[in-house]
Amino acid sequence: MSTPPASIAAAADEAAPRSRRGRPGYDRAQVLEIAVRLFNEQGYDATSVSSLAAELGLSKAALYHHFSSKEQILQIALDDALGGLEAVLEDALSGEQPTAARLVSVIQGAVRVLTSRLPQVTLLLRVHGNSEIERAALERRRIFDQRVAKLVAQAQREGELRSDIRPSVATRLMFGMINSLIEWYRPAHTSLTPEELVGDVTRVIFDGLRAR
Amino acid sequence: MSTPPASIAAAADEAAPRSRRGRPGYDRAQVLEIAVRLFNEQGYDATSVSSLAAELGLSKAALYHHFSSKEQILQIALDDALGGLEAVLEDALSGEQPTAARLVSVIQGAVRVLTSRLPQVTLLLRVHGNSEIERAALERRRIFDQRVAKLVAQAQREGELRSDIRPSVATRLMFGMINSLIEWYRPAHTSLTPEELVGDVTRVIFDGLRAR
DNA sequence: GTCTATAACGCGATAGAC
DNA sequence: GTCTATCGCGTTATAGAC
Repeated sequence: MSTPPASIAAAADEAAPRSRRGRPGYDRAQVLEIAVRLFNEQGYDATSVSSLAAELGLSKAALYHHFSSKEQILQIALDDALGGLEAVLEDALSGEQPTAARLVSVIQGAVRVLTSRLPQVTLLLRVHGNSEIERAALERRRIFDQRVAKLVAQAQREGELRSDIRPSVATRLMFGMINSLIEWYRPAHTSLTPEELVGDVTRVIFDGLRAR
Repeated sequence: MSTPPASIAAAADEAAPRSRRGRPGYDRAQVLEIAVRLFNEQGYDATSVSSLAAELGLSKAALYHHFSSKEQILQIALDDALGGLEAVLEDALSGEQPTAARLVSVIQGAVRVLTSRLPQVTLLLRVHGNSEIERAALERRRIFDQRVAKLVAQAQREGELRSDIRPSVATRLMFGMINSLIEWYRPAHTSLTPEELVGDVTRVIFDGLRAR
């Protein structure tokens, strides 16, 4: 966890304090936030630029001051989610560490990215390859999964993980559990903190639900 | 696992062998199968009755011979998925069994329902409450989850499951892993059989990935 | 320098008339 | 069944307000 990468939310948080110049209205980060929320609620395709403009109380044209296209909004949000996950992996793979520790870092980093960038990751996980941008995002996810699966395979060879489950299957089950957080985890509506969740997920993945 | 409940696919399999009478064409089960496939590929809302008719090579009017509405098709598919899951739970709760064994039955039964009715369950898990029917389905899912969570809580009290994780969280993580199967498990495209998967999932949920 | 509005374009899908 | 008018889509040009 060396360099927490920039996110949409972080950019908004940084920009908000310093007084803005020019005509008052939305800045890029604010528009992004609302757009991603709408994409998640209604689906990307089903969300028209008109409805986004209406939600913001803007004209359609005004949106094109902030973005060059509807797809660019999608692209930025997906980049944010994928970039966060990839940074977690890079971080875990760099430096001297036992394989098992690298895997712990990946799992915990992934949960932190999920919880801190819920809207962007939600969008990413719902993408189904309907356009070139979506297919590129799916491909990046595939590569990410493969790299984690390699880590799992190595941990199995080193005797750290059980070997009676294929690395690809173990990786998918693991991320199935992690990714499902987007379906129910709402930091605002629960007393479960992100760090408690990080601990719960790590324990269940490594040691399971059985009492010991 | 006493009475494997009827499913769309099962109905089709049974109907296929025995020679059909009357005018040749699609029967209800075949239409259902194609419709659910389209709903999953394009989304329910985005799939027009016209496009479904086109896919089948039928007129819209012919479709309404099989079904009274587009929503009815959705309803039947969701009922099929929910009915399967609920039957698994009823089965696990009936009879004399330790709580832990009940939980194993629920998990394994759920994986079997997922793998044997992938299209219907996929549809169920993608529903987002956009209509009365979808909201009713979500409510049935919620009740199912709650009943399983009660089972988890009881298993914790009996010392069978670890108690350092809330029952609701444990249940969600568990079903997060199970439900994620719809994202990648394709019986036709892999050498992993459903029963191997049942075993893998059960082991990971109870004992985790760590070597022992 | 930053944000927004009016007006209109080309295009594909869809619905209604025939 | 085919044709066509219409609509809504993402997008653009231009200009004005803070």
